[in-house]
Parts: sequence; structure tokens; C-alpha cells
Amino acid sequence: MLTSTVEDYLKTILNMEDMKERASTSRVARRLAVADASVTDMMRKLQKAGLLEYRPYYGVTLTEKGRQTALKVLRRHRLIELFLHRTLGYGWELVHEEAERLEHVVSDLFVERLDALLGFPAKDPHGEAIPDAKGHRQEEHLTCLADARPGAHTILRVKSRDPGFLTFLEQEGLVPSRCLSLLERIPFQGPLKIKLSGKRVPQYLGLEAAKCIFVIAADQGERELLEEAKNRSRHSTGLKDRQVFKNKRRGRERP
Amino acid sequence: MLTSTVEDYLKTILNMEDMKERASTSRVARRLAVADASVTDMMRKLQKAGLLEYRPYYGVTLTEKGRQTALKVLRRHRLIELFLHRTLGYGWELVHEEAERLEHVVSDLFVERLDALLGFPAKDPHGEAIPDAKGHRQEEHLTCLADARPGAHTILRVKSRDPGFLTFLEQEGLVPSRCLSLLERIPFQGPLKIKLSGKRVPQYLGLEAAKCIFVIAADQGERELLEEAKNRSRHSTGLKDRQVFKNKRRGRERP
DNA sequence: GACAATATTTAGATTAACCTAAATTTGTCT
DNA sequence: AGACAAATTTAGGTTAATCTAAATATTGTC
Repeated sequence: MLTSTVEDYLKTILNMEDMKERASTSRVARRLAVADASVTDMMRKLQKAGLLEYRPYYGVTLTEKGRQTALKVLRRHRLIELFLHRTLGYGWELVHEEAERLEHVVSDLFVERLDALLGFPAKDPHGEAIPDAKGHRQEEHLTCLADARPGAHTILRVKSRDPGFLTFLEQEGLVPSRCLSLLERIPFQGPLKIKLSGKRVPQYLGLEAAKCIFVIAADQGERELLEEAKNRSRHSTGLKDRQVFKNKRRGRERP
Repeated sequence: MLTSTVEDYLKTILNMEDMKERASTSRVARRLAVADASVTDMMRKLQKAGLLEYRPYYGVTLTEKGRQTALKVLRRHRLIELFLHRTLGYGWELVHEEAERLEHVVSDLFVERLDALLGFPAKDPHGEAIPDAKGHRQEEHLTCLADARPGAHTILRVKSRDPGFLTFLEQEGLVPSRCLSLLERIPFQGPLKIKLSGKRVPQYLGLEAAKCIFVIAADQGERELLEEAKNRSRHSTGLKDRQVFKNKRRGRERP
């Protein structure tokens, strides 16, 4: 079995490949917050294990074996995130950190049961696709809000792990499945003027924030949302749905 | 934060103290399947950390701090076991191993949310008491079936981690909340003749097995069971209850 | 009370994962 | 082409948790 450390290396490298970013020693080191030298050591080790190809002074590429391993970890991570959010009522800004630890210790059985409990979901709370048991991912070509054309859009994904930022976005209502209109783009890297569905007043959003928000044209978005909603309602298990937190502490606490 | 290894040491020592067993170097080593010398090293380290008192050539005793830490781990372990059983539909013979890994990585938030999800349960799937958030445990003075007097009893606890044995017991119907009559005790360490509630034919059970089964007189058992049943029905969440495994694979699998 | 059997500790090594600092390679710019 | 900066690798060291084998302490028995 692989150590958590190895799993983290693979996950990071997969993510870099997804982003078309060369997995050089220093970049991997920066992402994992370790010294360059530690990465060099690890690369050699992972090459010996057949998980990646290592070209000195260039960087690494995952082998098929390495890719599959990384995808398995990603699957665990995202299913756990969704479980934390939906069943345990975690705020979406909290799910990442907890999943980061759990993903390294849960068994295959655990993952498959979670998958079933959640109704074989397609996406995690941030709108990221959950790979299936064979490592297949459904590709989606989303536009980021910063690049979107004026008009109606539906948020499908938010790419960020920063709890503070995610909390802010939630307060503003900028979460997956929310519909909005892009009204105006202030020139010279200025903010975007947007109006959320249901609200009457428009609001402004910084460009950097908009780069993390991924949308689809509103008419196409309809179908996607219906699918999800249907699926979710069939699986309304957990704390969040039943709002146990309002009438808390029964049973053992009051004997 | 403590390492998993440290948590395992503390949990083991707590268990030995509960069993009134002296936590000597060699006994701790045997339980954890490590060399005696490793234990000596660790004891010194844990003493320095104020988690236990170490008397060379004698053994160790937990300090209050050590005890509380161990109880916290135990709480995590047992809540996770119950979650695996009730929400994810794990067989009771599988819960221990998985919990053994999860218990070291889940946050306090996770534990408290699980507790709420499960309806603040008092016991894990084996009938062991779950310590509350402050580390209090409800004491119960149960008789083991091997020592019980003839008559009606209710099983409240089964002390074993051996998957094979637990599977056997489940097949025989010897699980917590089951009622049975002890009919006869065959002399000279012979088996017990018992009859389970609902069944018509009596059966025989080896004495070693009977030592792992803890019971309470049937009339007292009634009340306890009612409490539990009530609590559980208020929280009928999860795979097991809804029997998702029969109509499996929907959603992502069939797009 | 001596002495063997048993339990425990000490000594010295190993492994995974990391570090810092020094050497080396690569790529760019004139 | 040569020189320099940046990136990368090498060298040597650290820490936690383990091991084996040797040394030492405790205990029970005659």
C-alpha cells in the first residue's frame, strides 16, 4: 500500500497535468510545500515504483499506473467532500481539509458504500467531477465567469480551496447551480457587474474572484441542474437535510 | 497533535487498565505486535509528554491527561464503528478494522457531527459504551454468558474483534439485543445448551465463545432495548435501512 | 540466600520523509 | 561562445518509529 505522502505527490502531479502545467521539481515542491531536494528524492522513488517517468532537469509525467492511482485518490477525496457537505452538514469551505486527511485511510469498500449512500453522484460540492470506480471522468468545457459573454449563466463550478474566499462567495450567493446575469464588464481589469437570480439589485465582483467561477450558458444549464436535483432528492439523508442542528442534544446527553 | 502510533499506545493501555491488567512493557508489546524495546522507548517518550507514569521494570499507568486522550480516541473509534454499521451497512465483523484507521484522522467537528447524525447513541455495534464528549462512560456490570445462571437473558455486548468469530456469531443469531434462555451447562468445561428467542430447537455453544458474550437478566433487558430502539428509529438514515444494495447502481453508472 | 529463568532495558541499525548547503546542469543574453 | 542566473541534483544530517542482539535487573525456587 502507498503512503499518504506518495498519494499526495501523485494527486498534485495529476492536477498539474490537468492544468497543462509541466511538473518540474520546483513547481511540485512549491505546491507540496517541501524542499526541492525532497522532491528529487521522491521522484526517483516513484519512478522506481513505476508510477511516473522522471527526466532529470526536466520533470515528471505520470505513467498509466500512476494516473489511475491518482484518480482513485481523487475519487475518494471528492466523494468524501460531498459526504461531509451533504450528510454531515459541513460548510463547503471546510470539506477540503477534512477530506485531505480521510482520503488516505478509507478502504475501497468504504468508498463504494459512500458512493451508494450519496446516490452515485457526479459532482462534489465545488462542482468538480467525481471520477467513477474505473477512473473515468466526465469532461466539461466550462467558461470562467471572467471570460464569459454578457447574458444569463449558471454557475457549475468554483475552483478554490481557500476557506475565507469560499465563505465570502457563499454569502454572496455565488455557489454552484446559482443563475446570474453578467451585465457589464468594467474596462482595464475592472470588476464585473452581475445580477443574481432572485435578487433585484446588481452587484460587483472582482476579476480575480470571477476567474475562479465557472459557468455555462443558462439555457444549457437547466437540464444539468434538473438531473442533479432529481438525484439529490432521492437521497435526502443526513444532518443538513433534516436540520438536526436546531433541536440538538438528545439521547445520551440527557439521561 | 499526536501521531497515530501514540494514540494506539494510549488506547491499548487504557484497555488494559479497564481489564485490571498491569500495563507491563512486554504485555503492551504483545498487544501492539512490536518489540519490547520499542515499547520501552515509547514509554519514556510518553512519560516526558505527561501522558503516563513510567516505573522502570514495572510498567505504566495513564495520567489523567493520558486517560482523557485515550477516551477521546475510544469515542471516535466507537462512533465510527456505529456509523459504518448503521449508515454504510458494514457487517459488524468489518467495522473494527476500518475504524482503526479512521479514528486517527477525523477532526472534533467530524466526531460531533457523526454523533448528531446517529442520534447521540450510547453504544457501538458490539454493545460497547461510547464515551461522551467529556470522556464519561456509562458503567454496566454485565455477566458473561459462561458465568450466567440458567434462565432468560438478553445479549448486550459481544467482546471480540475476530471477523471469523463475529461472522459465526451473527449466523447463529448471537448478537446484541437478542434474547435467549440458558437451559443447561454441560459439566467439565462442556458447552452450554441455549435456546434463542423465536427459535424452537435449542443449540449448543462452546464455553470459550460464551465467555465473549455478555448478558443481562431478561426482565432488566427489556427497558434498555426499548430505549435504544426508539432512538434508532428516529434516525433511520443510511444504506442499511433503505436497502439500497438491492436496487444498486443508478445515476452516474447509467447516464 | 544463591541462582537460574524471565522480564526489561541498553546499544546500535534501519527506513521513510524530510531538511540545508554545496555542487552541478541548463538556458539565456550579449 | 562564454558567462551568469536560475533550476536542479548531490551530499550529509535529522526525526519518529521501528528492529535485533547483548546486557542487566527482577523474581521464584530450592
